[in-house]
Amino acid sequence: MSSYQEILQNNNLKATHQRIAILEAIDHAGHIDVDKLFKNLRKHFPTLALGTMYRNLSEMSDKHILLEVTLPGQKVKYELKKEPHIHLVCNWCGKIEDRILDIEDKIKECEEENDFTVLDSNIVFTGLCKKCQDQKKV
Amino acid sequence: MSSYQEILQNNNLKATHQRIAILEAIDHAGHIDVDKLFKNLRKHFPTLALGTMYRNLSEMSDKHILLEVTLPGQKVKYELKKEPHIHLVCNWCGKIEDRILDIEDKIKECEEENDFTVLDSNIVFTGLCKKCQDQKKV
DNA sequence: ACTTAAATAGGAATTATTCCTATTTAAAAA
DNA sequence: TTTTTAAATAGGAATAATTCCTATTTAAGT
Repeated sequence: MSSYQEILQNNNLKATHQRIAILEAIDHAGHIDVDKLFKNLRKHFPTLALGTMYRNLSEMSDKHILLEVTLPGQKVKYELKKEPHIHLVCNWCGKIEDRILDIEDKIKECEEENDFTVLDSNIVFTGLCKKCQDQKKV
Repeated sequence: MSSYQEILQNNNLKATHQRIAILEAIDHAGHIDVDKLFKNLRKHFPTLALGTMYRNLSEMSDKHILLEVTLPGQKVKYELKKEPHIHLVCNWCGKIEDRILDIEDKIKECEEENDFTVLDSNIVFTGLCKKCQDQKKV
């Protein structure tokens, strides 16, 4: 369990207030896009520059501290990189949930059949979450 | 096997030269982003407007004629919607390949464990294609 | 051919992202 | 603790991406 400060320093990045605030805000939100993030941070950090946001989101993604979550027709969202997981996205309420799903067998299958070395995977299932299933029944 | 004209008309879209050219170009390229598509089409279609491109890519995606392929750190790419498939993306040469992979069991598993109704899936494996594996050995 | 609703071209307006540089700051050294 | 310095930031300009507007054109039904 390492602090944001440690995470940054382990990646040769100075632990600036701005970076720590960005990581805190992303961790708190779960998945968040540039605009929402910027508006949230500005409240407590009025001088934060948009360029600083873009630069840091990009740097921290390059260093695998953050992960970009891309969904068709939506702005890129950022999340803290933790254990590998898939995303469940509700078409109705838009909520994004993280779930663990073991897909080692599928990766093996894919590698053997295609002469392809899989290094990473990105899986999104879209559909209806519990709450929205229930509401649509009513 | 239906023509572009039929596909468009079945979706209540007029079969304009522009739309047919866009579909042809995407089909030919496999996966292509707005800029490359526009530059290609302009060669044979000098009056094509960028707004027309954006409008049509968006409309045809809404109608599920096209599919947006989103990969972190890259521009959105478009492909013709055909049978469901996953994407293999080579980290080294960037090539995107389509592959069939049966994941019904994983979807079932995910639905049962999470009270989530899966309607669609989007799977990307990134790694090294055959050609690039070989080249890195040398 | 005629009609008409839909689509386009072209460009303006808006939004998103990157770039530039003087100033500030984190953190290592003294 | 102060000093030093390379790295990072703020602020704004520049560029790129996308959407919007409207007069004109066109697909396709009559």
